Amino acid sequence: MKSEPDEFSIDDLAREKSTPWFGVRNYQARNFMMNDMRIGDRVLFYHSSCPAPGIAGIGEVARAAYPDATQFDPASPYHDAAAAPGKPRWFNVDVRFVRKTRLVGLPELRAHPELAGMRVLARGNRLSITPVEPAEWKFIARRLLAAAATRAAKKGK
DNA sequence: GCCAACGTTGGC
DNA sequence: GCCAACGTTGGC
Repeated sequence: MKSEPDEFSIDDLAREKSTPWFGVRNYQARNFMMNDMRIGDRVLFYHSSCPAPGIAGIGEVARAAYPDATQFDPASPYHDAAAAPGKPRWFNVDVRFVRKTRLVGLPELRAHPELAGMRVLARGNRLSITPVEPAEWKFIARRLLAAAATRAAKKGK
């Protein structure tokens, strides 16, 4: 799940513990939340549109998709005049903070052939929410994150 | 700030 | 239903 750190960073999530992932106004991204994300599913928190884009932490789905409240709020930049409380168009899940990770930058992600198929890395991808395949998740967790954590722990001793 | 890529809108 | 115009995303 992408977020612009100027708007909402992994540190913001750490502070708030849990947040509704409001503001998604793309049907594909919405459908991922509605159809494919379940309570307890883990999420890669990705910083986008910033000097160092990449994975910055891990979150977890804390609540399944429900209508995004901002679509009904005329004062919100995410207001949608075509939506009404009885006829919501947009939905969001709640995401809970799990942990911060080291920044796994975009160039690093692109350097691994194992991750070449990642949807978020696809040419021209603009979706703010994309699925992560089990093998991709395992590679990132075990090879990119766990290794760094082990090194850091050794260094700290 | 530029630009490629893509989704949405709206005229026809 | 087509498609041009437009707006947005997001890396660089």
